[in-house]
Amino acid sequence: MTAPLHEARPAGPGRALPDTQQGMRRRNLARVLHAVRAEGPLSRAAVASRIGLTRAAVSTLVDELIRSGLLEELGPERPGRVGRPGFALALSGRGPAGIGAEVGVDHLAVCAVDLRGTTRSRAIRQGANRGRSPGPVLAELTELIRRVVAEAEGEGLWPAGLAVAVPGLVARDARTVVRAPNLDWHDTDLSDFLPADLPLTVDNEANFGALAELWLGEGTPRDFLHVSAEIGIGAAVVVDGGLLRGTRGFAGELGHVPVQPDGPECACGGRGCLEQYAGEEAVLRAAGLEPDEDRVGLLAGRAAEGDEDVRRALREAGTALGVALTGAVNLLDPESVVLGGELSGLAPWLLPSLREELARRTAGPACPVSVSRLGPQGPLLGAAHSVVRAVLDDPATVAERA
Amino acid sequence: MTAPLHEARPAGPGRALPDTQQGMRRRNLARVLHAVRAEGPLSRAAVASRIGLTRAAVSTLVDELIRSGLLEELGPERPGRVGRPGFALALSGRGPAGIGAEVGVDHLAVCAVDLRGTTRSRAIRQGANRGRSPGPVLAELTELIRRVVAEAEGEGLWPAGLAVAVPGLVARDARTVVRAPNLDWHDTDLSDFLPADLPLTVDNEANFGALAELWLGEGTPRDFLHVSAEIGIGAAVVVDGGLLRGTRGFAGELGHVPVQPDGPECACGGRGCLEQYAGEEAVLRAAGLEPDEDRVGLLAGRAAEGDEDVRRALREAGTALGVALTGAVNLLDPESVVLGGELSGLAPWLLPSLREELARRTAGPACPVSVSRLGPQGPLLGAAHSVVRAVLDDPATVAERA
DNA sequence: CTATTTCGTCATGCCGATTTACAAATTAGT
DNA sequence: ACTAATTTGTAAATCGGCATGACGAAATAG
Repeated sequence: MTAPLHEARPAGPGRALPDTQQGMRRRNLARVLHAVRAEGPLSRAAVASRIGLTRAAVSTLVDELIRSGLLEELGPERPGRVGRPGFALALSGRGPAGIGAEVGVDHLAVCAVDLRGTTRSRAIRQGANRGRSPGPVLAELTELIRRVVAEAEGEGLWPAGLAVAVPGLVARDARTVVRAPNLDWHDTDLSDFLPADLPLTVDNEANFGALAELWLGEGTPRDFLHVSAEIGIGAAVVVDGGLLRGTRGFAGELGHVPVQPDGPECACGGRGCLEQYAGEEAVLRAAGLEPDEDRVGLLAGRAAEGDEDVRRALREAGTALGVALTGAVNLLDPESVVLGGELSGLAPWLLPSLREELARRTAGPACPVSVSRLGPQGPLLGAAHSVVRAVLDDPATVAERA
Repeated sequence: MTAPLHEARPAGPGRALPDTQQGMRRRNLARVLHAVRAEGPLSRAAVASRIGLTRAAVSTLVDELIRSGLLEELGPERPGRVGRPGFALALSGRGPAGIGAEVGVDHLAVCAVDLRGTTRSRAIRQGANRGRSPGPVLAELTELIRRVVAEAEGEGLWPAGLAVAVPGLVARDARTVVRAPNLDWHDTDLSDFLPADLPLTVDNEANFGALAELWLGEGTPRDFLHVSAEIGIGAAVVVDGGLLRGTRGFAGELGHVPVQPDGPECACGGRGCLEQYAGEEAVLRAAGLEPDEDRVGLLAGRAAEGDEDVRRALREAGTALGVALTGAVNLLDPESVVLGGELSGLAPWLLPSLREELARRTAGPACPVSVSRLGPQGPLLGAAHSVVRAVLDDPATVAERA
């Protein structure tokens, strides 16, 4: 009763499932896996002390996980310590694999990640998808998926699920793309176009990018704001190690936060939205450039060359981002803000003015802003890893198939 | 694997506690209590079917809860249905009580709420606290608390905890008031001044107001934004039925969201913060009024009389609120926005322009904005109920004392 | 007045973790 | 080299908690 009484999730009516022994078993299986994942190869005894169960209990859990093909016994440890050495346990490199896919504006990408987090297979196809209808694009994607799955199966893995990152808003059913302006897709149920034999999850590219940052980034906190951008500006809000999705799944629409209430009109009906100042099109226009295919690359190249118009445009975009982020930071009190996705390539020219604006508007120490180490790979990795995490979070569901 | 893979809280490394049978028992005790709370008097069989356990299991759980004084058997049901009638179970009216307290700018209030949610005792003391140091103010509050506790004990209740609502920022330790501008308190650990025999929780008045709305409001969703205001403008973000607190506990600082990036300077260092347009002082100034004690009452009175200056000032404040809320709604995608606390008294004059601004800036249907039925009582009720909820969420912790 | 239905409880069994005990494998000390 | 100490993994017995199935009790339906 000393801790705050109410955290983000009450124990009460939220969890409607009955609490039975099977549930306990399932949760403990997950805890064993997470302990092994988080702290490298571990003996049964080490796992037991980590998660607070007895060695005997862990033994039976480990047996089950080994039978399911989720854990592997590496061999005897060679310790400097006294006592009988244990057998090192590690996540299996031949068990289930997470298949991640990305529909970008000018590329398609697929990869397979094993339980250990290692990328075991990948495929990329360049080519503009802007304005193409979902059918052909997803047929190509399916082709890539089949290739990656086949390669993964060749290495002894089996696909546990497919997660697809798209540059647009996705409904909470995790299937339907409600609006993807860059692709010109609307209300499209992707499950109609993708392999039906794999459990499917579709999500926003920014959300997957944030998850990648959370899971793969070094020292990433459990509460942060992940800002990403293609044409629009997407953000993902991570609260206590999980995504905040919003009622309709549209949370994180940073692009339409008002930055200048009397500014230019926006397609959303508002005025002076962030997108009008820091969106890709706006920045290109402000820099006096024509949109071409690789917009971000173009901007980064010119900025690196010292093009003052481009640099000024990016500075101003950074300032606008700073204003919008001030609002977001005030509202959410995150531990940090991370710039990810395509945006990370422009960070050197955006960051100074962004940080300055944020600091100016903050009493006390400003919220730290950093750049994702993952860069444009974040969404794809996040997608693949989300499948892997789902397995780790509830091994019982996949154990049956193995 | 059909549902979205990752919700706000992963099952994985988040919960560090071992999952043992005792934990299962505790959670099931809570589920019984919540079922009875949510659906009125219920027989053991009805509870069993609600929560998915067997009648036998529920029987033993109920026995334990009755022995602990948390549940009561009301007597035999008189049903129209065939079959032996059950014994109606209800939350005890003579068990633990939640003590809620509120430190307002010009009043102190305390109340006791039983498990059923009924307020069983209350005490209020009017008097300006602005600028008074914490010692004397909290001594007075302690006096009120003692009185309320004594009265509750006279009715067979015993205090399970104390929750105090303050108009300011509270650290995540739920004890320390970091900054309360209206009181001029800074970095004050309230546990130094309050009865040590009661488990203490301190939180922002807006947060408790939001919880009251969540628990006591009719049809309140599990995801909403609760806007409250005294001098500053506080908001509380409710996500999936729980508060979003932020890393430092400062989430919801709507007052310093930039509304006009080039607007007047603010004490926070920024420019054009919402507080400059919709804060109490700003509105009074815009209306051409002098600050006096009952500021909100003054504004409401003048507006009701038809004072055009006041009405205009409130309209403009509503517009500014609309701009700030557009940002918040874009970021969080809540199901609704609720105006609560002192702000609810001014709602008739704020709402039209607020709604208009929000709708103008939103593509598609705008986020609905409503006014809290609880009004200024929200924070106090929320505080008291938070203690009650803590008991309902984990009856095992208090059962020992009973 | 009997058949039927539902409630609450008891005896029994199952499942899962704990406890206790023990053999195996290592290091430390003589 | 040999023993003592320590640690690991597993097996057997125990315990806690829920499920199952059966039963008496108390109501309604006919």
